[in-house]
Parts: sequence; C-alpha cells; structure tokens
Amino acid sequence: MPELPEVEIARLCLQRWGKGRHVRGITVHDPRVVANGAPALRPLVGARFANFDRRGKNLLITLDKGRSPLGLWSHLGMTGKWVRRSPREEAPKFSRVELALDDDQVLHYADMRLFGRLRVVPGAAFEALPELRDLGPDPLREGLPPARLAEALARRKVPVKVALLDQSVVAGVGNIQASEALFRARLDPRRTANALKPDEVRRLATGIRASIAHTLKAEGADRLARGRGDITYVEEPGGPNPFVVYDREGESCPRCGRGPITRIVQAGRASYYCPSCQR
DNA sequence: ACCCGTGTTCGCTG
DNA sequence: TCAGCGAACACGGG
Repeated sequence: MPELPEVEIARLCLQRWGKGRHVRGITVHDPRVVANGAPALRPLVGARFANFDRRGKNLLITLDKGRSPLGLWSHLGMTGKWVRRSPREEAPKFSRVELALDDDQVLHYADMRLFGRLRVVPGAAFEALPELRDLGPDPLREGLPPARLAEALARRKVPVKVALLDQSVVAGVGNIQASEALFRARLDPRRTANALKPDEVRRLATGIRASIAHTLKAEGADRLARGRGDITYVEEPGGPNPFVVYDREGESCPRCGRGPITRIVQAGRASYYCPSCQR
C-alpha cells in the first residue's frame, strides 16, 4: 500500500524492528525482487542496522559493517511491504526475501506483484542511485515551497493530476494522494498543469501536505513514532477507506454535499473528484 | 472470462 | 534534448 505515507510507516516500523540489530542470515525465495540477483544481498549478513531514511517512495537504510557502511535501497512498487514475524510463524503470503535478525525475529519483504526491488548499495552511496537522481521535493522531509512546485508545473502541459504522478515534480505523491490533494485544493484534476494561477499552486502545495498528514494520522504514524501501540503494523484489507474522495465514486461530496464524486481515467489511471466544487 | 490495480521504465514520436 | 504517450512488467482479486 505504498505512497509516501505508507513508505513512511514502513520506515518507522523497520527502524523500530531493526535499529541496532545484526543480520544473521538471508533467505531469498524469489530472486526477481533483488536487483543484480540474489547473491548481491550476501554482504548484508553480519551487518548492523544503523539508520533508516526515506526519499519520496524510496527507503534508504544504512547498516554498519567493518569500517565502511552498507546501504540497502528498498522500493515497494505496487504491493511491497515489510513484515516482522517470529521464525516459528508461517511466512506471510508472497514473502520474497527474509532477513533473520539477532533478536530471533525475521523481517520479510513480501510483494505479490513483484514490482518492488531491493538493492545493496556499497558504501551507502545512495546519491549515485538513478532512482533518486531526479526526485522533486519530499513534502514531509523538506516541505513543499509553492515557488518550487510552480516551477516544476510550469513546463508541463499535461493535466495537473498527471503531472503530480511525476516524481520529479513532487517526490512521494502517487495516484491516491494526487486525487486527495486536488480535492483539498478545490482544483479540477483536468486543469492543465502550467495554467494554474499562483494562488492555485499555493492551495495545491497546502493540499498535498494536508493530505499526506491526514493519511499518516489515519494509518497510525504518530503512535509508531512515539513508540506506543502495536509494533506490528498490519493493514487491514477489509478496513474502512481512510480517503476523502479516492474510490468513492457516486458518493456525495463531503465538502459541498453535492458532487457526486466522479471517476475519470487520466493517463490510464483512475482519478476521483467532485465536479461541483473542484474547478 | 474480463477488467482493474497505491508504480516505474522503456521505446517511440514529434 | 525533451515532453508526452502507450506498452510492458507480474499476479491476483472482484
């Protein structure tokens, strides 16, 4: 379930589960999720988790081993997730890689669709990764200055919803957050990106940050960060939809009461919006 | 059987 | 050089 908020949750979980622990062993159930092949993960054995960072949807984990650090890059794709289990428990469905830790727990990387990837980064030199090269500002780490958003949108002639999916515009926004942010900004997703007025860009920047903050709260990030609550974050597939418009086609608008929330397809992806109050 | 899917990259076109 | 676009990747779930 990975856009910026879910990846941030994964970061907090991994930090909690892994920090200071050593990797005892690795089992690769499906080498397709390992960039450069399964043997590329071997250097992780014996390393100690030190730091857990995130850029957009990318997890950047640093481990200590000997005198030079080791990096572990993890992108969750569409269906990737990190899960902690006791070695006596059954592995989660679609577990592709497992890391055995020195506290007798196992971290599983599970990924049904296999769009996610793991990669060991020698020397933790994450700057060299092409996946990070063209990322725009990360709204949670460094905020989202309207001027910078305006600059990124200025050269795009596509609908603003489509532009928001480009990670070089804003790092971490995905298909759900794009619809949610545009609703909060009261902007029609079909508006051309480079035609937004300065005030509309400001509203959009605010909407993006508000949507991410709302999702983080709904998914329990505050409890995790404060060290309370269940240490095993497990999303409930049957749980209530925490979003304001996403996947709510036909419902009345929670803001204006009219709507109804409408689903359209843009660049092959679903967008949801209120035709009555998004202009 | 058919359509849909929280992501990204690649090759082609203008 | 680059924005834009569609296909491809892979495997369920409804």
